[in-house]
Amino acid sequence: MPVLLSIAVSTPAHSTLGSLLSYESERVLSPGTLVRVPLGRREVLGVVWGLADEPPPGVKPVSSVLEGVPPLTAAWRSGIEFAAQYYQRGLGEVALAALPPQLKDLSAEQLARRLKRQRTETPECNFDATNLVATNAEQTLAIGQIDTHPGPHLLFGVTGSGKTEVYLQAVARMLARNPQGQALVMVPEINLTPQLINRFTERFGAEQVVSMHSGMTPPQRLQSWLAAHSGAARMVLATRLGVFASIPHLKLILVDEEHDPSYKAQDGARYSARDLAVMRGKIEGATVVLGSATPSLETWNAVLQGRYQRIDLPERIGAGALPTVRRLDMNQQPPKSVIAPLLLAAIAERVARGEQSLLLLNRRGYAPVLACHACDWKSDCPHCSAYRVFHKIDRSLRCHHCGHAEPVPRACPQCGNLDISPVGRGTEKLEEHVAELLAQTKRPDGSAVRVARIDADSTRAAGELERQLAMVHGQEVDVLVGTQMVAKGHDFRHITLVAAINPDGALFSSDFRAPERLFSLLMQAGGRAGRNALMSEKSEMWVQSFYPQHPLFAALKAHDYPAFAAQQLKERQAAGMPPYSHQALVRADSRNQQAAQDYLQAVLEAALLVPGHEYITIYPPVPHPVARVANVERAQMLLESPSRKALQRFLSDWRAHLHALRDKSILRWAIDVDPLSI
DNA sequence: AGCACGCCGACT
DNA sequence: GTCGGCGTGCTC
Repeated sequence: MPVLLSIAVSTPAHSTLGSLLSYESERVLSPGTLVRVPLGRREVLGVVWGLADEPPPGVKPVSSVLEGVPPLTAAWRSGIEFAAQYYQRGLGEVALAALPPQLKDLSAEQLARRLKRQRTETPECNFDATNLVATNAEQTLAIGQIDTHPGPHLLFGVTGSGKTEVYLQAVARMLARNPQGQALVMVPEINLTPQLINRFTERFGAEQVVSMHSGMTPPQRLQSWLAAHSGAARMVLATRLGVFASIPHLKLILVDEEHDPSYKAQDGARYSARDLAVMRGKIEGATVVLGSATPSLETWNAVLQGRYQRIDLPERIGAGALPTVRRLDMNQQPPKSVIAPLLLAAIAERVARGEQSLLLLNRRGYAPVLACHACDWKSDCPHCSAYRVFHKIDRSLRCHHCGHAEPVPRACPQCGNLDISPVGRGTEKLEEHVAELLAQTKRPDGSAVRVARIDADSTRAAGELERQLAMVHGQEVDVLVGTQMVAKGHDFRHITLVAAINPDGALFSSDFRAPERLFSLLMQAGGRAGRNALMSEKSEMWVQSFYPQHPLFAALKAHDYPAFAAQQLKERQAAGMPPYSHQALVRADSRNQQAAQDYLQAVLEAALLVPGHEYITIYPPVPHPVARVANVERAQMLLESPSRKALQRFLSDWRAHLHALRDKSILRWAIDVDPLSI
């Protein structure tokens, strides 16, 4: 007798269709079984979720069962259910997005062939447990804490304090206790953390570790997924998309650099992989460790409230003291100095000694805008409400939002005046400027100074980042100019000076998280300096600022993250901002700004019909900070509530109104729960 | 979102 | 006379 199954399929978010559809099957299939089912005129992948009771009219049979792939576990399904509910997305969408894309388009025969090639038995974990790297007292304590306490833990330690060794030994302990156990190791961006991956493969053997990230080819992703799903892989190293990889024997989850904004997805389901990792640990009974030198304020607050256990790693290992922080008062400098004379002298001194310096400027290109002196023309992007950035290297005007690029005009396109010039400066100009200023400076061998730049533009070509990093490591470069991307992950042994050229923007930004990001960036960048113990006592971090007395810089000088966090949390509490309130953002895209705002206004009014709306503050619709990108107008509306639960309940009831009120003038809408940038 | 059906302009 | 433009409508 045929049974009726409830099956999760990826139905579009804007359709009236639910995510769980009913299909007939000749035999009962256990929940978690992967199947292929007809949907409209095509056949799609589905996950059996359970039994259905009422047969809808015109119910169709399951087309096929993916043989040889064990069902997904109940814990995995709970995690998916939680994520779909919390981030206000379809269950099927979230479930299917967590599966490797290739699973969707392989035929049964192709899959059988892949499975045959796949290793299913667990290879011996061949690391030598008796020959572990020696740890200091704090590390030993940390490893013991992780091993015996369920967590979640915050592993709080500066760059160079030996977090990685704690991770490695925590995994080793877990495996010693549970030979079938598996660990999920999350990193913000896989290409920025090659050292971590190397450490894991060196310690445990490459055959024990699989990675999951968007840079992999579809066959590689399927292979990694199958290795994790079958239990053969002991460790899964993944970016945020790996947070819901199927890992049936998951016992330990490590989230490195947990404060990193990359963990928050910015399109599709806007989930936080870090937050989901914590929830997943709870569901699966796995220990969660969040690691950071500058935790997110959400995590820090959880520690203060006793929800997370704090583990300190206060000492730098194999590296000396943290760099001395020097604040340079830009009010005291000659007018229009880009680099203060004192800082320039310090850089020149380093060049002469054969040491390296790193200059940070968070702006790509030569100048952020080109302007005409005769009329009011500026290099606007025709498709976006933003300026196009002047790139001198190929004499182009490029929009950093939509990618639109054009050669620089000879004369002002508006009045024909020839006198158009760059305003402000980016990394290209800083690189040029530094090279000019240091033209007379010689390296110890008498050769000329070498200045290089690392940013998204200089590393666009494949292998270019690695090539440039190798040049820095090989000391072929004396002064390195770059954006925040150089501050992340790379371990520069010979850098003894790091300077933030113009960090003031973040102090008074309308984005309340800007100071948090700046502090983290500067701490991380400072950690780049003096990792070589022999040079550490003379390593310095310079900060150029018109507000040198700002508490953020004072905390930075003292290397005192807790003081910075305390001050920030006080401000957040006074202003009723996260983590003291919970936010969601509704975004709407349209060809017309007014239509987008009208739609949001209509859903705002509909909110009054939703029970529990009195616990929610809804702010009026406003244009997105960059209102137009690629000719699409964007508007948004902020919701706030002191209660996460109330906000959750409200959003899931309100969602139906968002569907119903949408018309064809609205290209798309989305709810962003716990948005990172507003 | 796909992927159909459906009804009007330039091609062999 | 057809190939194909993308408007609208449905998917257990």
